[in-house]
Amino acid sequence: MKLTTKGRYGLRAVVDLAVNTDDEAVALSQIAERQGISLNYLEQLVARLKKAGIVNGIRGAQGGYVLAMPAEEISVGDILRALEGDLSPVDCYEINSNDTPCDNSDICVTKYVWKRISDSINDAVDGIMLSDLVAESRRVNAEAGITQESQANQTC
Amino acid sequence: MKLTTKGRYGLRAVVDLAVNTDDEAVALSQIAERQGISLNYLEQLVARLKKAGIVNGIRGAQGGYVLAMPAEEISVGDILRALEGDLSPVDCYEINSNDTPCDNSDICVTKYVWKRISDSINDAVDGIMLSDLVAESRRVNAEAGITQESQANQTC
DNA sequence: TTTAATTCCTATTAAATTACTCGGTATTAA
DNA sequence: TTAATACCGAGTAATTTAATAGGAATTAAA
Repeated sequence: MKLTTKGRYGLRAVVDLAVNTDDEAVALSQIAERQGISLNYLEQLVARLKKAGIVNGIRGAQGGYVLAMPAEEISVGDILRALEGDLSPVDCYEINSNDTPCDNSDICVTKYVWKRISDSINDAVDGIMLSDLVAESRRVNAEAGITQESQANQTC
Repeated sequence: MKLTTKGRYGLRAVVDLAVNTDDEAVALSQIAERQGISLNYLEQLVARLKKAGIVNGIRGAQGGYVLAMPAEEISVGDILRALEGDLSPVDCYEINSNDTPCDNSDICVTKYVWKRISDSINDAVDGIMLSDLVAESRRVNAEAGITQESQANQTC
């Protein structure tokens, strides 16, 4: 029941991008350095975000990535689902229609549990917008003294 | 962000135990057969439930397991946490006090996200009691014709 | 008193997943 | 032309999961 590094690193990367954007594209190498994430691995994470329409890539020198939408319109749920796949606790047809149907659906009792968990997770993450995290980030950084430190080696 | 088979099989096993109990202890071999779970593996799952005080084991011939408390007093959260460990999406000291503290806690923004997810999951599962699932199980089995079929090979 | 049924315990292993690394190609501003 | 960047796919090491296996301890019943 844990998120993988895809979700953890990836959300941090998007917040970093949103915070450090200034009309120009942000190079992944900068995000990788600030966040202490390997560039090669970060590329793979950002590829998922791009595919989901959350960021746009700009190729060539001085290129980088930009948000595809205003931060107010991107939910944490959008970001985490792009990175992790569905946030349901089980692969169950009744919950995620992409899964294969289940023989025992009619007498399955636990599916009610999985549905409640799934809905509560999705409601929670869809209620937080990227802009909320950007605002919070600016606030805590101001308090901490504006030093743009590396966040390497953090556990979450 | 998926439960493991520990949580999935284990919850089914507890519901099976609660449904099929009749003053006498229920042998794991019966639960294993009805639920299509390997006996050896089920033993490991039930050991966790016993350690958490959810079931009691009765040794010897005609032995088996019984609920340690009335089903009304056992929440699905108790069961899943016993089987899976904490249900938080990250290993984070701010959320699970058993984890090691984090250097970047003061400037960490994503921890608010993880906390919201964690709380919503725990609220959801703590709001469902084992007795609710037992009642639901009796209802759907009655509708399906009271045939106590095996639930083997179900995906969740 | 023996036997069979059961919980209880620990070690080992196969499979799957995760978390990367590596090496390249394509594109574009300077 | 060069350097900086996104983009792409293959391979690999480490970790975790999902079991399997085998036996010891306990106890009701024959």
